[in-house]
Amino acid sequence: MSGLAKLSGVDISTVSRALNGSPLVNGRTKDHILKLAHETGYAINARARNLRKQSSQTLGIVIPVYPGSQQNLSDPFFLEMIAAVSQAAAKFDYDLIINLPNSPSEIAERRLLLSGKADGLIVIGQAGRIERLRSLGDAADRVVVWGGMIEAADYTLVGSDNFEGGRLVGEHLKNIGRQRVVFLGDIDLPEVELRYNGLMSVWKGGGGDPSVMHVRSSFDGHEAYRQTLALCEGAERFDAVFAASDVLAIAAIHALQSKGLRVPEDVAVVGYDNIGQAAMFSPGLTTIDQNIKLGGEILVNTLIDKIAGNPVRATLTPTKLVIRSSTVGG
Amino acid sequence: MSGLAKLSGVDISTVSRALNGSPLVNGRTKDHILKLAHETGYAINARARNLRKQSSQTLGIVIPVYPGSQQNLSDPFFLEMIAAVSQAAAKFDYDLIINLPNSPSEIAERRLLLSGKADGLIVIGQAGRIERLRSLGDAADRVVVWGGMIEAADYTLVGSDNFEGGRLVGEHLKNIGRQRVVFLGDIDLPEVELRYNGLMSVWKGGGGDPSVMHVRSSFDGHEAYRQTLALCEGAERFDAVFAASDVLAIAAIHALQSKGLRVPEDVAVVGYDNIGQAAMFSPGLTTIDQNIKLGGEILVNTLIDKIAGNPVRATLTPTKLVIRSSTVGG
DNA sequence: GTGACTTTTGCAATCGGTTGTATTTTTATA
DNA sequence: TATAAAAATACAACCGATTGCAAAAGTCAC
Repeated sequence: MSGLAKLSGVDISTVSRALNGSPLVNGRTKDHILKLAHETGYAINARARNLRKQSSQTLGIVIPVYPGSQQNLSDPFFLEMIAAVSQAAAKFDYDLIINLPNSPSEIAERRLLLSGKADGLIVIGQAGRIERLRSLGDAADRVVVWGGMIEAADYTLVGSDNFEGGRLVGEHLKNIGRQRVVFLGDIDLPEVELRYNGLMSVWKGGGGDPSVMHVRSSFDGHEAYRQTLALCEGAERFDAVFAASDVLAIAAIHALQSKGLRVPEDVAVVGYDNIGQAAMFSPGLTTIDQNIKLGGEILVNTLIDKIAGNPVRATLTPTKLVIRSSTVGG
Repeated sequence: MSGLAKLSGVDISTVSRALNGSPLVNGRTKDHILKLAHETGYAINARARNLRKQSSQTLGIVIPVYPGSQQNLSDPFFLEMIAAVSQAAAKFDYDLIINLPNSPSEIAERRLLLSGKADGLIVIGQAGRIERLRSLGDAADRVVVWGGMIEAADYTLVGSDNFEGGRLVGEHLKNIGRQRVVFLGDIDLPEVELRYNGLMSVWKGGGGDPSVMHVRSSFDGHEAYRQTLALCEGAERFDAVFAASDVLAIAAIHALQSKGLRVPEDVAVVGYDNIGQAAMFSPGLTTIDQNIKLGGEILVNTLIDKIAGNPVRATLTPTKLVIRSSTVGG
């Protein structure tokens, strides 16, 4: 910038104002400076600007991927969420720092926020983080969490209506005449519990008999595969599986088919997320669409509002059932 | 930091040295300052430090995902690469800014590097970027590209041995007695062309007859699906498909099955990448493993070497065939 | 041409650390 | 105890922008 000042023969304060479109600078002067900036390929030094302006024009996103556990490492849901958030942030000229913690105990949240590397933070999922979010103190005002709406949360939540998603699946399975549903997922996670409750809201009272069975699985496809195999080998019968994510649903289908069961004739399978490949499988996967793209936009809008000091409330994204051949037709 | 200085009764320069473990400060003084820093929850202001040190301890990663085209938006390969790079960078205390360009023409590379928001840049894939990378001038010294080894590149490349990958697939298909292979992918992309050439190195000369057929498809699963359907409806016969990515392979399998063809009995299918779900499909997917985790580490190590001013050369990651039931067994 | 007012530009402080050099304090040696 | 050497600390410049305020230049009416 001092180089530009020398070239154009004005003070660097004038250069700064010109580059930032201040009305305080004369039109001809501004044009001249802009031309020089373009010719010399000048780029404003973000480090200096960030220090002075006390902001970094950067958001952070924390995603729960623990390499030790292999968990989720390739769940496309996360990539779609990252893409949605990144593109929404770009509209506000924010960059995105991505943090995939190396262990559940790492506290990158704190570091990113308090050091000023990020102006605000988006956290995907609540599992195991509630306490930690509370420990942020004032900085918690610059955090938005993607997750199911739970009462206990005293932080800002954005998410799809997980209960409604579960309910929609329950209704669909009932409509196609299924009798006994396996719910595959870990209901200790708030989001998953809500999906389960939504399912139950339709199915219980159907005679009082235990027509829903919970089979616990993390979001790891391999675990879901093993659990489904074990289920097939057990004595319990069932004609539908509702998995807590598409990745789990795909693993379940694989396991069912390897046991000679047909999908959907013998067992209907429903997933959750509507990842890009859900339509590409055989059979195409019936699933719940959380509208991740819109979710990412709301996350960013909400966070930027919070950073600006505006009060914001929890927000739900639309939730919609997408029916494909894993439940009807072959 | 000035707060800590006041609390501990020393100059801020001493506080700075204490926090950075300089040997210039007395042991007791250092312990005292560290204790105070811990108690008050002090975090070094990254903005000030970055400005002074002329570095941001941040790397950038540019991924070719264009929302308009829907292309690749959910290819798990990218997420696995992001995870690998992020975790490798964390070992050096670098954060990672992720950039998913909104359009092919956007030049985030330039902005991130020249503004100093990132100390170095990792670019995934060469397609359409070669010219742009050249336009970076000096800053090109802080860029590493993931891609196939091509002669024309005058930037630092890291990647798997795409030719060898193609060759391994070719050999495997020959070993299991296949006669006529469809190559599904866009050979205008350097990486894909190398895979194709590897395949051809085994198959041509097999009597001189055209035993390999190229069917063009971008990395978008929907396009691969359509192309495979069209292929089935055409007159050409084939008994194997080698797809340029796992996502394409999955789409192809879907298309083949919807046409009543069995995999692998009627058509063997091979993918590329070995994404996490490749083992979870029915049938499990035979594929080439590029060792993405190691690739991410090499990318980061190489880039940090370059930033430090060390000369570095192109590097190959190990390339390995993973055989599953989409080519042998049912 | 002068005074009042508006527009444009320059000066200098500031953001919060890091680091070279000078200064003070401590330790060791004679 | 005096003196030299070593260790610890303080001082002050610096990184490169932004911005409040003062000063200069320009405009207008009389």
